[in-house]
Amino acid sequence: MTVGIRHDDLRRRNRAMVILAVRHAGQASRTEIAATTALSHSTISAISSDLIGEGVLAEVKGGEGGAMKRGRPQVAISLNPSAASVCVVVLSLNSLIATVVDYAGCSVAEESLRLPTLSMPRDELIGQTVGTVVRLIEKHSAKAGPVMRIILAIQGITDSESRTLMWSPITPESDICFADLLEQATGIPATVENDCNMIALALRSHDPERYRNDFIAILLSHGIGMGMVLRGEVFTGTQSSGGEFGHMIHRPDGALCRCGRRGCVEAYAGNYAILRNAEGLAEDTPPVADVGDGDIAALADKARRSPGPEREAFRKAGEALGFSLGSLFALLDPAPVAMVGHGSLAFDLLEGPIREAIAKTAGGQHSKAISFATEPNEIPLIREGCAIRALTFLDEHVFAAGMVNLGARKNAG
Amino acid sequence: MTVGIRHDDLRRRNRAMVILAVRHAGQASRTEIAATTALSHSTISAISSDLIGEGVLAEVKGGEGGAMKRGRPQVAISLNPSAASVCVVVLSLNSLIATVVDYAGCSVAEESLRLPTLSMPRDELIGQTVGTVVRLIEKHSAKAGPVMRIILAIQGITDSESRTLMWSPITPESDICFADLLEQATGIPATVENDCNMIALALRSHDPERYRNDFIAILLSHGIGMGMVLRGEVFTGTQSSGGEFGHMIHRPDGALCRCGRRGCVEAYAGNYAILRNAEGLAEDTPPVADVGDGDIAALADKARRSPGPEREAFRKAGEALGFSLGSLFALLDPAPVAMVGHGSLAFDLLEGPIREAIAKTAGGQHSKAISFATEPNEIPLIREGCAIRALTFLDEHVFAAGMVNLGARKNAG
DNA sequence: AGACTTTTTTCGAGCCTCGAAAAAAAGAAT
DNA sequence: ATTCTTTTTTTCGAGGCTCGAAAAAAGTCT
Repeated sequence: MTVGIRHDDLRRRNRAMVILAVRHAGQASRTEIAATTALSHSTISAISSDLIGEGVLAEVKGGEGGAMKRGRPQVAISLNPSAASVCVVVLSLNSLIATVVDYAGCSVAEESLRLPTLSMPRDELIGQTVGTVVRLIEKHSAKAGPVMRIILAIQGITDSESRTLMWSPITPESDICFADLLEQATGIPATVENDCNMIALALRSHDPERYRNDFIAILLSHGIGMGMVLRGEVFTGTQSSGGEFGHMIHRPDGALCRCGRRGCVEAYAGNYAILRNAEGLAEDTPPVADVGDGDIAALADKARRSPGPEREAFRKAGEALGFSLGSLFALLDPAPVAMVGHGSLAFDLLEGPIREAIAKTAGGQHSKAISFATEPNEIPLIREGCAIRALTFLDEHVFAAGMVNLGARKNAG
Repeated sequence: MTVGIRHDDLRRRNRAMVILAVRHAGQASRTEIAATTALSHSTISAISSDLIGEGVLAEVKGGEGGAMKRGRPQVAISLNPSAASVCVVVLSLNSLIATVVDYAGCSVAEESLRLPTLSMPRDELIGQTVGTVVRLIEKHSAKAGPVMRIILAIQGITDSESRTLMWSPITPESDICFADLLEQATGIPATVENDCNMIALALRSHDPERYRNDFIAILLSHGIGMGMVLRGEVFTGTQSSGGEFGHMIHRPDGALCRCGRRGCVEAYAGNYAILRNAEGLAEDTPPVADVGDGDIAALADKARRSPGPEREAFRKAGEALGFSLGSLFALLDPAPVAMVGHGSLAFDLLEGPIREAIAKTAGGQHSKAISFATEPNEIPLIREGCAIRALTFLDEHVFAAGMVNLGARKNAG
């Protein structure tokens, strides 16, 4: 913050800008890059020819015969897919999916596994995860650029350094430093990220018009997760991954939550809570371990057909979400909201109660401005967000610095 | 974000770094500046002699005969007090205080006024405010550097551009664009800021050890305000000044709040709410307009002496604060908290219930890590925060750019 | 084929920061 | 008093970076 800018930082930052401009655009001519970065054509020319020389970027050969304008045609520049690759690991309830993604963002290899995460002993969970990654990387080391980064996304709380899984609902084990474990096994830098934060990244890259600098993504599932972008950055807490929207207090000393506390939003809006209410059980009935997506779909169908305890259960869930969103908005102001995950398929049942509750809050002043979108399938979003995170890291911290000699591996795409 | 760094930005930024380093340190030698900015001695030498030549900084002549070490003595550089000045206006309930502060941060002139803000018509409130500022600036135009910025702090909600007072509890009027009004009357750029945000800035400059990059300040008064620093920046909402902690929902459909809604934190912890509960009135009793500080002090005394409705009222206030802090911390993680304002004199009555409630929340996981401090007198903090805000703006946007020719006005301090 | 248009590269100028060396300004030693 | 030592500050040349203008390149249009 009080640190000055050195002369050599300049080039590094501008190189990063060029790479990021190309990544965002998919492909872009030098002129377009100059426009988006506000740098001069000469600078862009110098930087891009450096980056092409280093094998980070590549000129697109087969000019897409699109409507030819007059004048010298622009030559598009794209990311060189074989400049590097990253390994994305999504660990969720009973499932492990590992993917190798090339530098341009395309999946080139995948390995998936079903495994009983809730009942596995610690060593086996670790062993399976690390083993799958090692196998995948070995198998595909030839196909794409070298894997330069591993990123693991998981439901739960990670430390603020993105190295340790502090707590997760998918396993009774806690404080697993997956980053260290993966790095030791592979020699490749690794990080651990919260799944909802990755969802937020993916949403932004999907629809930058809607999800720009400030928005939130809420994962409706067995529990309630949240990823939040503030001021253009994924927000993480100072101690942990933060964003524990599901454990804001909806009703002090209220319904029993999976976390052992009372009155959390999740204790009204999580799958287990909806089920508990629909079955007319007391609020302090211990949460069941897991509720299938099918069960919730069935409840939602019942609720749509006729009034009754099912509809009331969804109403309570919406009310909890609405009041808590209202509190969040009072603190941080309105922003677009994405409802993600299987639970969002019942959003038609939730929206009314949500809007009703939010209108009763200070955050609801602008309630017309609050718009919701739904994204039922979270897994692809998580994977995509991870890829963006890891690749952007390479852009900014590896290739922008120009420390890597890519040698002969040029323009294999 | 995607914008590259131009060559001329470099100097501007590094100049800003030097100025800020001097402002933070009060006074510093070139060597010390080089150390804190991580720039080379040659660069610092060049920049600082420029800035001294421009009259922004000044060498301190009377070397303070402190323990003389061996070697060439360091020559301290400080801000030149007469480089510029700013006008700070604090508008609060029934009171208006305007101050001219020199570039080094010292008050050089002040004018204060009592006025019935709650009952004044719009034009008179505006007239008095603008008039006081104009008078003060005219009267003291000779004494210090020219007033280059006006900053007005007020309880309430401002727009995100810091130009308009959208709503305030101190007046029934709303949507007053003080920035335009002040600029038209004086020709000097003006901004409008939320009082609690300014408090946060002042706290950081007072105790940078404790209040560093992430903390919150809660103003306990007739209403409940909050200023929050996240990632080293004062956090403001995307639409408004944000940080409406007092209007997070503590109990859905609960006690009647001054804002007309139900169940807000303020409806339990604001002065009027404590009074209402202490008097055993129903929760939907309309809030009284204003409660004197003395009344609350008397209630607190009673509560300290013996159990009864007064103590219970403070307990409810603490409970509301605790649960809501817990929710806030669940979202944004623990951080030091400052309880500011007259209400913090009763913090001894609040702390127990606050900690009890917070321990029941997810944000309270680290509840031992949550530390509270109290600052009973908010007005000086507001003033100081404003001065810092306005002066820092000059540092970064006026003097760093070197656009101002200070001419003969050199080193008058 | 030549004119025109647009993109890209080249080239020199002007800044900026840096490291090393020199100069300056004291106290300490003789 | 004069000469070392030590530390701070300035000076100076080297190396980079970005920029604007001009030149070169690579097409379409007539």
